[in-house]
Amino acid sequence: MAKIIVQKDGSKKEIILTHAAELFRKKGFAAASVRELAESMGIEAPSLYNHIGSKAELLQEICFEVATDYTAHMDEIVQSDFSPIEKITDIIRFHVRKLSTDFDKVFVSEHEWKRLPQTYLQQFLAQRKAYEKSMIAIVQDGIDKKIFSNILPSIVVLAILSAVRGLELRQRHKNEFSIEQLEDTMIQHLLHGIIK
Amino acid sequence: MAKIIVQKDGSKKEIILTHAAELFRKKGFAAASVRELAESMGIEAPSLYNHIGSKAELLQEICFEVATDYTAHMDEIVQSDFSPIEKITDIIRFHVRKLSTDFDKVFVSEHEWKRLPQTYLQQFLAQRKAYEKSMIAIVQDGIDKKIFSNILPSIVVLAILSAVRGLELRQRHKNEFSIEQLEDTMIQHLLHGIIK
DNA sequence: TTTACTCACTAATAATCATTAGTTTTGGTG
DNA sequence: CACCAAAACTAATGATTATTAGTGAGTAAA
Repeated sequence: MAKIIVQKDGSKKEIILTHAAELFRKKGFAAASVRELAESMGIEAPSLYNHIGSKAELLQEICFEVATDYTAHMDEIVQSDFSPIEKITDIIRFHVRKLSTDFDKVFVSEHEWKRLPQTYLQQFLAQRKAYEKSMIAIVQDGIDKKIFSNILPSIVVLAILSAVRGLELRQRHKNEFSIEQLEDTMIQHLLHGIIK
Repeated sequence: MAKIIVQKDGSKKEIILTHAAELFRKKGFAAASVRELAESMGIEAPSLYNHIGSKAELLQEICFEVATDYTAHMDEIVQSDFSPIEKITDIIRFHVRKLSTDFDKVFVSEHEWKRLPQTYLQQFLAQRKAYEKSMIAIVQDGIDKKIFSNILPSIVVLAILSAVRGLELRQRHKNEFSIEQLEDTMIQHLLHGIIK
């Protein structure tokens, strides 16, 4: 009943979240057990409840930490006076870099958000939808300014976001290409296409 | 006593697979229970075992049915005398259409293959890798023939496949755009980019 | 030393899981 | 109608799950 509140420092919680993200990525949220998570940190499962409220809470914190990062970046971009091309370029670079630095958490946020409890799920989806909406507005602006071709903005945004997220598969061959190579190739492709 | 309803064109196993695909998509393989699957067909859980070997077997059959379809199509493309542009175009169209017609199965194959038992997992990954390899060869051919820009083929293939797969998210607004619109927009974008 | 607090432990609970065994019902065919 | 196989049922098993309760070891300040 009485749950121990984590101190303001939060470093211990952060360690748990890191371990949780890795486990959830490998096994999936549903198949990952609290016992296994505890074991990965050298303690027993019930001991973990001195630091966390529930298993679901961990997922929620991972998903919203990632979502908040993306949203914050998008806010910056929207308020900037970059051109549509620069804005899209910046978004792509941010995604590639974020995926490289916070791989487990981004992966979990991307794959397991469906398992969020009802109330948080709605909030998550709202945040996500707002993000896409902002990006669609950027593409539409580019079309209006005759910079971009006149194609369906919502589909274009979906394609760009999906393409960038797909890089997570490339994690396997992490050292094959540098982050800069990944960024540049994605930008080249998604902005200019592949036909000469 | 409830019974599984069999329609003319589909066998009993096929009906089970259809229901399983939908359930696995909605809840994820690990979180989906056999009881729930049985219930969706109006029977008790143990009764299902008159028709299936195990829960894992269902996942395996879904994943390999999809993988085999994609592989078969790739074989056709490779043996054709289409140009690289035509080949890539055809592949994109096939993906979009396959996703539209077999949404649940494609989704499950894409998201839950990690939960396949060891031996099948290796086979699945091998098939997938071979598919990507064929597609990379097509892009490389286009580069060699000076049709495509000189960019990293493996990243391009990853981007295209990810972008196309990402359309599954669009399922929500199924009726917003026609399949043709989806195909054409994706092809336009992924081949020619978005910059005028 | 006393006090208070953190955090680990063991033990237990109640639920749910996939699956097996054994039995009964059903629908079709002779 | 009688028979048989397909396919449904109930009941049970054993494993695993997240989580709670209650306890004690360690630590730091008073």
